[in-house]
Amino acid sequence: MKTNVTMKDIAEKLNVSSVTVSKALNDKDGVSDELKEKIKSLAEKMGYRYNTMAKSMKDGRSYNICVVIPERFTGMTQSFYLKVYQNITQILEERGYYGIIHILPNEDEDQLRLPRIYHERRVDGFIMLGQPSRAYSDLMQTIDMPLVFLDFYDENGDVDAVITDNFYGAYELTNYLIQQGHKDIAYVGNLFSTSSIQDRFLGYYKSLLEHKITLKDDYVIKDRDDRGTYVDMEFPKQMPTAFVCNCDQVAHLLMEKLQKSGFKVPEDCSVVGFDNDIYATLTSPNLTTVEVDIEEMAKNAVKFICEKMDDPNATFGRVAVKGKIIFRESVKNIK
Amino acid sequence: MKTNVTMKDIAEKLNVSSVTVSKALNDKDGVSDELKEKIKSLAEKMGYRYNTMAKSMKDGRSYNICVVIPERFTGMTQSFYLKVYQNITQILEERGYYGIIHILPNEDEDQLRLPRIYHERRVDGFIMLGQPSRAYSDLMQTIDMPLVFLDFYDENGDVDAVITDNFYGAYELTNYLIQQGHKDIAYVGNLFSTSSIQDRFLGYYKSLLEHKITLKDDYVIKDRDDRGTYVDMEFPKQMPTAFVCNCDQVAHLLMEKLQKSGFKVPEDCSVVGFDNDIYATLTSPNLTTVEVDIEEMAKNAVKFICEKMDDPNATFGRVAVKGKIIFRESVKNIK
DNA sequence: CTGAAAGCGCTTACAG
DNA sequence: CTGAAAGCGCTTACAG
Repeated sequence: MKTNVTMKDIAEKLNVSSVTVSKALNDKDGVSDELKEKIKSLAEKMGYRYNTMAKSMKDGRSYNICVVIPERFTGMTQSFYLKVYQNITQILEERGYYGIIHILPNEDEDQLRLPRIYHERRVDGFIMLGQPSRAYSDLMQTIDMPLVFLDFYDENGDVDAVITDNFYGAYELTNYLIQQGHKDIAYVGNLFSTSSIQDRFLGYYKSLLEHKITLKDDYVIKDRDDRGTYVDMEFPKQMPTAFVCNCDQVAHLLMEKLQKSGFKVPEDCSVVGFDNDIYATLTSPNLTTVEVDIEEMAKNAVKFICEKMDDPNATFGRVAVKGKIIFRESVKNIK
Repeated sequence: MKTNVTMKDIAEKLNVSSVTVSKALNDKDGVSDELKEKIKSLAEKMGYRYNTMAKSMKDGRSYNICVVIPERFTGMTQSFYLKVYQNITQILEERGYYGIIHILPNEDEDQLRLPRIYHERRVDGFIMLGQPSRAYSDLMQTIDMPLVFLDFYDENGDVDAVITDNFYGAYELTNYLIQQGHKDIAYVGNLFSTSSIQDRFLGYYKSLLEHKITLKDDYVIKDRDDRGTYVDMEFPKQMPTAFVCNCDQVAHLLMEKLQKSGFKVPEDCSVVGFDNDIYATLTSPNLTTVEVDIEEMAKNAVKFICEKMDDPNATFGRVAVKGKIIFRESVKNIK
């Protein structure tokens, strides 16, 4: 099998022009069905493989979309982001695009270095998956390419973003806890770390407000510093009966700490998480949590980026995709 | 900022030819230093970005290496493989290449469908990360492209492979258990699932042989079916004092089962794992395990694939990279 | 229905 | 030190 079969090779064998071969292989008009079949089967026989690079050169597109994930998220919720990426590539594939993952090293983020892939024109657009530093997010916005934020949004910028409906997710979860008789409910998360954590907090807070429950100062428990590194959590003096955690991993950490301190879940304290990721079923009892609709999020992100490639002025704003509560065993009815 | 600045644009502004611009930007001989500097700074000012595709077309290389990971591994040890991928891209980058991850869907694996990326000539070589089905691995070998297996090898084929030294890792770990006074040591893993699991078993077995300890039939405990799906593990009638698990995740599952059945680790049973991945520190007590030298493995895989691109006949055979035992709290000295 | 010509942005080999 | 010519493999727009 020759390594480099081109359209021209096929054309010569059949005594036609390479234009005709191109048309046939791309199922375009202007070739008789008979000839088309002949060309296709010969291409197959000769082991012809389409050269995307040539097409790319022609129309100035790489047909690649870069999915950028800050390095520090790969340790944290790697299973989640990898799944998101998987969904993205699948959907991109339907549109003839390819998804390329780029793990953004902490150093590059600090130094404000854009991915080499950008400087080399290997991609047509960026999906930023997971919130980078403010400066880096600003930098991304100076790029003359379609950009979509996924799973976070930027407070000031007007970048199109697809996010989980963090606010309502946490709101509904907290409502559920209150229905189960809980009144002393703490929130676990650093409010200044990411927009998701902040919005989940606000949903929790809205639920408290609606039920006329006062938010106590020490009922917001810090789980990490502003860069995202976990810190030891401090229990409030008066223990709550339930904890709303900003994510499943933190719920997992919290449950470990509770159990080490002699508290039983859910007998003494109920715990809920967010994400329904690997940590949700790694804890025992398994976590009641919010399942993020990954497929829907990926679909939206891909749709936005593709439409922006065709029309650079297209904007979509902030789209929140609804999640769904998964009921498990980490909550006790204390009525 | 114009979106599409080419070498020609730069050349025209400076009244030179694009050949000169090309030479200058690539730091080649044949341009005066003065002109070179002028060109470089103008390129910077005009926001010039190199068009890799054009170069690719010229010399028939995409400068992409595809890292293929079977889908079922992404759930299992995702953290590990993502780290490996990260290392690979970093090292590839030093050589001017880019690493593209491709998660191989189960369906494509069954249907023996090669990645689209291959048919579209978007890559110059493949690193297969994680063992696919036998048929798929055979299929990969029919491809006219450099191929390196990473973290597994094929029994029959003669594909170059970089693996952890599973055999000696498990051997040394088992020796350690025996030094701590253990004699009733079970192995946890399906011997027919992957070559790693098999080799780790053999290392364990060698240690038993050397210490004249008989291998009992029911001391090999099945953890998954042949496709890799976990099954409920069955304890042997007479409980061992120690378990050698084929990986940390399985050690984690085992410890959960032990603790549910009322056994304490390490008081009643010692447990060791392999990989030193996220699960090693997710268990309590933390696992004594073998840390895989990811960087060294990635380095080798990249070196092999690059040299094979330059010389398709280059072969390297099977290279086993030594790991290192990490001592934690899951083993008790029972002497 | 079929094909000759031109071009995408770069590089190589050669001439001056 | 500098550049004109040709070519990588395809597609588009046009002519027949």
